[in-house]
Amino acid sequence: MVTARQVAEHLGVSVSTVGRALSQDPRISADTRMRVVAASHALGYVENGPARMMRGGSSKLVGLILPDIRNTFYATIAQSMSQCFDKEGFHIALSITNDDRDVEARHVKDLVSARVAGIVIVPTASPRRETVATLANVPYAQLLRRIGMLQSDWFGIDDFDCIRLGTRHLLELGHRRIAYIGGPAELPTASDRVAGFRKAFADVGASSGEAREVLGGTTDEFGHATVEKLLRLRTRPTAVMCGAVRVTSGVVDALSEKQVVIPDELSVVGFGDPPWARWWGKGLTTLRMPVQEMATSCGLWFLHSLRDKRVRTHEHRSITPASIVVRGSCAKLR
Amino acid sequence: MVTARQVAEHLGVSVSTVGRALSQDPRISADTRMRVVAASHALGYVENGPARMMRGGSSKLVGLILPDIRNTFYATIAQSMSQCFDKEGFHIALSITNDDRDVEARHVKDLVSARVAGIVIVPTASPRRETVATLANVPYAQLLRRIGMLQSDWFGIDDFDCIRLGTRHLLELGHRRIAYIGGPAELPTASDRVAGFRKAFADVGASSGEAREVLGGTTDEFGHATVEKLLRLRTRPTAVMCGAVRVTSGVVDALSEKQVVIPDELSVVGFGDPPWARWWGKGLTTLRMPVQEMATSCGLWFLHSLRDKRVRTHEHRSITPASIVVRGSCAKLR
DNA sequence: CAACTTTGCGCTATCGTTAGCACAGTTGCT
DNA sequence: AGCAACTGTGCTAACGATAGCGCAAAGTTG
Repeated sequence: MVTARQVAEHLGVSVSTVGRALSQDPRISADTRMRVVAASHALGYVENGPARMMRGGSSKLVGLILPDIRNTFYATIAQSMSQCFDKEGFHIALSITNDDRDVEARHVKDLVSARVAGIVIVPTASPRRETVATLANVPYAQLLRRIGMLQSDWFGIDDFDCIRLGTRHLLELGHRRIAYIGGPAELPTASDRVAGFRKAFADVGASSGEAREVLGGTTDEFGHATVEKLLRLRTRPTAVMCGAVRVTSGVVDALSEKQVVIPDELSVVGFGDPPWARWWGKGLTTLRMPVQEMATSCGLWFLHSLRDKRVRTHEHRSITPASIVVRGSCAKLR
Repeated sequence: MVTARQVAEHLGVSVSTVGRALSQDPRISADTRMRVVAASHALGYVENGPARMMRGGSSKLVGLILPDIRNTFYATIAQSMSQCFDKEGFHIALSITNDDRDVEARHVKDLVSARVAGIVIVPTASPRRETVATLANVPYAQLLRRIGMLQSDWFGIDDFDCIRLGTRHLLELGHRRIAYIGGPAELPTASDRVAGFRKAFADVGASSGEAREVLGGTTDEFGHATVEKLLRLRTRPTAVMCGAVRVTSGVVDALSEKQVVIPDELSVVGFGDPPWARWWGKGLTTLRMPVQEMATSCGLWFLHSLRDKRVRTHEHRSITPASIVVRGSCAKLR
């Protein structure tokens, strides 16, 4: 790989001159600059980022830690972040944890060791102590999920209120035997959501005695398996409230497979608003979260806080509200 | 940020000793090693990757350049790559080009400047000269698409044969007035696919006079708009062959919106095999590509070629075949 | 014309880490 | 006992880029 020194020797000038010519230093003659630019282009010189960084410069790399990139939720986050960063010349170091805290710990360490400028993370349910300690070395922001009482910037959706909204919709249609299928209780977002589920019952003064909470996973498989179990019950629920993006896929998959007639036999509210929600049967009623807006505002804020390094006294918190998109998957009960 | 020097001073030893203790150098006493490890842990020391790299070490970062991470095709690639790399301690620097050659050029330059160990790229339709030149500085592999005659490792699907397969299916059902909706002709993959479309007609000795090729985009919007146009034709096609993943979404979206009865009014073959293909109407007949396998074999091969740096005399090429998944979206024409 | 400023460039130290060499102290062998 | 081999550690020189200082030449002012 060609170095600045080689360019300098080729031109018979000093390394400093080459460096200055390429870094828009004003105290260099236009002629010299042109010659240097031409030569470095001809020789295929590409600056050595790590070397510059060592000289006190800052990295243009931001770590982005996500549980799963195939989940459209997270893919959207990656896309939005990328767009934000692109304008400022920042790049993404992508880490996928699969919700494994050990993978998470390793990646956080490696990112800090790579001296990224900062980290944006959707944490696992219960990160290691070590992860939190390492994270403290760099500016970082949390997305969607939050690590316990950890103080940091945070951007998320209103987990509590969105499920409350969906559940209220079902309650207003007369449903009481509602099954909620959501993530494991250890996940802060998941526990907020189930709290919203309960609150919806309380709001209308209804008993949640017939309701059913099935917590445990955020995967398609979990949603699928849970629906199969629910369908085998002697007294089936009249409605299903999905509490996670991929759970929704699994639920729809199982219902399609078992050819359950929606909404006549069962009402469904999906979580997140995938494109196919419009096409599925008579349309899937869903909770829509403006993930893109959330991620973009996180990205912009993060970039801003990287540039403007003064110590802030309190963390930034941003809760994005969700809305319900009513389609054809919920029936009115008489 | 704590440096090895600070750890050394804290213990009253030399920097070398700290370095050796942490890098499993055998010629260091067990006692010293323990003290160093304890101290560096206590002080929160995290090694400086860039600095080590400067000393001749190699980066653990691999650039991954994709057109669009929200496309499940590419998301799957990212996921597979991540899994491959994770085992070997490599990480991903993700770049999203949105099929913009200028963005691509910038990102390639920045990745090389960050001294990534290598680059895996799904190139744009016609990358800049500059991009190709810069790319030559590092080991790299191309995925799915290929830059002109550029010599490099390449992993892709059989673009020609997959569309031929789907088209043959429609031809065998008696369709002749088939519309093919695919990417712009500049895209090598797109032109291969349209060639497969024509070949299918030739294979069965059918005239492609009634067929229609609409080339121009790989987005949902393009698929959507094209279907709307096709539906307005005086003599509608009897079948649509989708030539790109996101085109399929757009096509399905438009057909759902216009409430076209599938397959009675129109037959459809989708490209790629998204989860919702099973749920849409009576099921969407699709072309399935083992993207995960392709990406994994690319990832493994790439890691292998990074480790084993001997100059290879010829590039590695791998074509993954596609298969058709017949569901309920294609009718037999009498 | 002397003194001073400006312009354009070179030299050198430095960032954090590691490999190679040096060296003191210890052990083993004849 | 003398010498070699080994063990554990320190010192120093890089890696590539850049900021600060210095300095010569050219231009400017009184």
